[in-house]
Amino acid sequence: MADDLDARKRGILKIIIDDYVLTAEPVGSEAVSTRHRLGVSSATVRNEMAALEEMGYLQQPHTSAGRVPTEHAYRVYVDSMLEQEQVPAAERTQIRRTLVAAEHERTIQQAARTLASVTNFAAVVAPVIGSEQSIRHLHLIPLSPNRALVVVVTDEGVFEGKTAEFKEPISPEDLDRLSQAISRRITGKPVRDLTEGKLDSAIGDAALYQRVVTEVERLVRDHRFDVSTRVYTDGRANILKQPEFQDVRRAQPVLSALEQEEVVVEILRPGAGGDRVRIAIGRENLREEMRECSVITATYFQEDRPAGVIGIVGPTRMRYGKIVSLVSFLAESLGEALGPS
Amino acid sequence: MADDLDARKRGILKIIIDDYVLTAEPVGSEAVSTRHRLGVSSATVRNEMAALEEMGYLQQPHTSAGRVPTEHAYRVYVDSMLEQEQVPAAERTQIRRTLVAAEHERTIQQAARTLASVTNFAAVVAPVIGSEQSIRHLHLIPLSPNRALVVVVTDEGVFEGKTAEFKEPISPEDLDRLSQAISRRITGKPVRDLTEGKLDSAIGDAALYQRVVTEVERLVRDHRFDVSTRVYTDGRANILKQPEFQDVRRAQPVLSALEQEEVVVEILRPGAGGDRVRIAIGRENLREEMRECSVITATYFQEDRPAGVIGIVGPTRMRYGKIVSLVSFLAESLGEALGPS
DNA sequence: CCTTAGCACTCACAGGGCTTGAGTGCTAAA
DNA sequence: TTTAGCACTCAAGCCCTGTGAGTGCTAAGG
Repeated sequence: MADDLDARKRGILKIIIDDYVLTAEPVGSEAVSTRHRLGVSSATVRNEMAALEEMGYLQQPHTSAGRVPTEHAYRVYVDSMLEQEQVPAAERTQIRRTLVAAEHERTIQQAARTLASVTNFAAVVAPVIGSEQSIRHLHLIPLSPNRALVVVVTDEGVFEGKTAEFKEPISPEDLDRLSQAISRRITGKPVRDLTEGKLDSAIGDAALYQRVVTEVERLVRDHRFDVSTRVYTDGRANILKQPEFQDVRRAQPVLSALEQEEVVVEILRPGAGGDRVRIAIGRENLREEMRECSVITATYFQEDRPAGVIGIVGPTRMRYGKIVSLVSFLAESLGEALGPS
Repeated sequence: MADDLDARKRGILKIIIDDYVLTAEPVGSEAVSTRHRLGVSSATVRNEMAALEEMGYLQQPHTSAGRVPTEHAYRVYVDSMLEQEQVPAAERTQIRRTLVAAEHERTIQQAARTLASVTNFAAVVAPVIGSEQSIRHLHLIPLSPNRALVVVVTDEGVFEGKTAEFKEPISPEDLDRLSQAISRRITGKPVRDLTEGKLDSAIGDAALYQRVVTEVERLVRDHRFDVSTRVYTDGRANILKQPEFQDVRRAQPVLSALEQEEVVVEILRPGAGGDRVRIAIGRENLREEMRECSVITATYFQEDRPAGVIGIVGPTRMRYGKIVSLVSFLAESLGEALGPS
């Protein structure tokens, strides 16, 4: 398994992957040697392929079939053979056109839709990775004597409405004053800082309304949670177009998994390590159901701050070069479309 | 096609449907006559079945196979042979347990999840059918000098946040005053009444802010639209478990359709006629993609007012009796779980 | 020592022919 | 009107075979 791939082996491996990714058919030595001017005969290729199999880069579905890349092969491919493709200008403008200025949420959804349609995979967008954002306003809007709607506005324009129930009725006027008191104190604080204690002291002099502190804190905490898990998906049904998922029993678990928000979040969050574009191949995705899928995600930015992650889920057999560039481009475009918050 | 079904034909048709629904296999005359004490021989049944086919209630996948009910047969079955099943007590309590008091949206989602899991079909919930609700508050929350968040609270507790962009900056104070002015005027009005004209006069004396009227009106209109289209879905992948959708090419269009909110809304809205439970079989669903599906929905109530629709989408071949009772029960439970608004 | 031609071998897959069996339609008798 | 009987149909399963892509190995050639 050591990565002692000489140039020729690498070349052959790349050819096999490129071919397989296009055709979804096992590729044989003959095809490699003739269809690509390699200067060596199929017999030689055969030997090399046997070696590559030995090393864990290829596998045979059955004797007398061609060979198919392993996850390991895709990993190497992605790490060291990826040639960044450019998204053609025509496609670029077309994509941008779908992301015309609209309301925040709609724009995000549209980005998912577009990404799904250009890649023919399932697309996913998860706004806001962490809870770095800071609070701008907090409003309490009276619903009924003892219920209020909590609206939190953060500097990334993301907000959440929650219903708060109070044990005792509060008059709209009191609520309004409370609302302003809290708002004044917490404005500018990062969401993550808002523990109950902080909140307590934030509205210390509004002790009159002490009884709602806990409620509000709980809501803000829930909000924080919400923010990090709300995801938008589109084109899940696309995976049924992929040859590897023609068998319903193979597709069903994947589709089920993609329907659960928790799962999607888990898939999108791996590492969260610095890279702008991340690629998780097959079993690298911790979720068992995703073992036959690859996930490619890119972080998108709003005013130079990471504002979320956009990506796709498809079969491990995919045109990594092209897809990476598309996902990248969509992250970029989405960031632009969202504009300053 | 006239509904001149004598008792025996009805009996036979019912047996066939019940059988087919369970096995998903065409049912033959022999099976009908023996497995159910009918007192007539298979030959007689055969004649009747031929007649039923003639009348459009049955069809043969091919000669020498049993027969399969047509949509028309299901319609008759549902209209006049449905025996209301009771959801067993054990299941009832189990279902109720999943709907413990939680935040509004979460409860709805949970209801969809539960319904999907008990029926093994795709479940759908669409809060609020019409736009009967009236407005309680409208708030404009400043985001930046020329952007504001519009929050509308209706008497059903449903609200929507939208970002409004203004051509010229407005100070937070002005916005606040505008907000209150508008709010005062439109409170109590039904959402549907809020045309631009009405809004115009509503803030007539706030002509100073005339320039935002159009914006706000657009937003309220959008809001109205939004309210009627936000839907929650779960268990879409379940349809892949159904034998009729083992062929991916059959399943793909359905799953794609269910992924588009507009389509789901369209499917849920047929008639909207008085019935609490509605059943749309096959082509009765206007959407071409749904021609092989049935949709069963029930209205759920909050404080005696219709608060939304919950239902399932499955193959036309389904245990209507059981499913109807489950959907019904979930509508009921959801109403209870949501409690007074 | 690497490369390559040659060759025997393997095995999925497609097609043809056969059998099986469930189910039908028709007819003639009860 | 019902029913037994019978010939007929046709999908589905099975076995067989041929085909062809692809392999591994060996031995000769650079």
